[in-house]
Amino acid sequence: MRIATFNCNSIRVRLPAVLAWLDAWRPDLLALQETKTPDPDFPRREIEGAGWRVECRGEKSYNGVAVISRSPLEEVSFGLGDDDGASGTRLVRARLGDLSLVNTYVPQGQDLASDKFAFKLAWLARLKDFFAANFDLRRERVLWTGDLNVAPEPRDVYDSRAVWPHVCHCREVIDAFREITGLGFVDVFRKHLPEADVFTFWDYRGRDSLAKNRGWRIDHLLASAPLAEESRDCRVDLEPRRAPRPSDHTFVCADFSPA
DNA sequence: ATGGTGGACAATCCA
Repeated sequence: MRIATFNCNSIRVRLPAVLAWLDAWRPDLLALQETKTPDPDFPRREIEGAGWRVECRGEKSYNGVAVISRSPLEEVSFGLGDDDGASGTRLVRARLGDLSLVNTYVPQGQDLASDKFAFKLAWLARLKDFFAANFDLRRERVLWTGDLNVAPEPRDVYDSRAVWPHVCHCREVIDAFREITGLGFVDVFRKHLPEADVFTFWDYRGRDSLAKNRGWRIDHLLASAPLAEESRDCRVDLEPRRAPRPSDHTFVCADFSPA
């Protein structure tokens, strides 16, 4: 079972890269964030024409999540369920066999002093309630993935001291993140890649941030214990960095199989 | 160094 996540920063711009990657890696599930596309404009026909299933919910310009799969998904739903659908373009939940997937685009937060940062912390608290209410992480196979906009440890940022405190790397957001992982999530990436300086995002705005490896690890694959026991590998796929129109995020890929 | 670049969309918002 191959599962990956990718903040595509516009599915319409990144469609060629996504199609090429799907053809090369043949995942069972691909979680996308920041599709930035209303559903009628999502390039569904192109993806389905290549043999994949698409579940998506987007809006104009901002946000948007999708799941691409080889087999049909069951029990697909959008949003946290506590806000009349306003969070529907930031969270998609689905089931494939006995695996539950939760793909989130966590609010970035903009600035520590902004209302958006308070919204981010509240959103993470609501997400904790969502997991607590919907899953038994000790028993079920659950994967929480997506652009979580949290770099939880110093080794998850190119220079922790230089950026601290940042909306993605500060005490409040790390505590909110740990509240959720404390429910019973294992960091699949760190299980397989303990070394520092392996990142999933390099800010477009930094001068040569890619060349200087001034990166962040904010795209995650977090598995409940029963699922984490089945993880065999996790890797970052640098392909989007080399695409004709480079992305600032990478694919993050994991492989699961029962013992 | 409060910039820088990219995406969506048409003057700025967001990351």
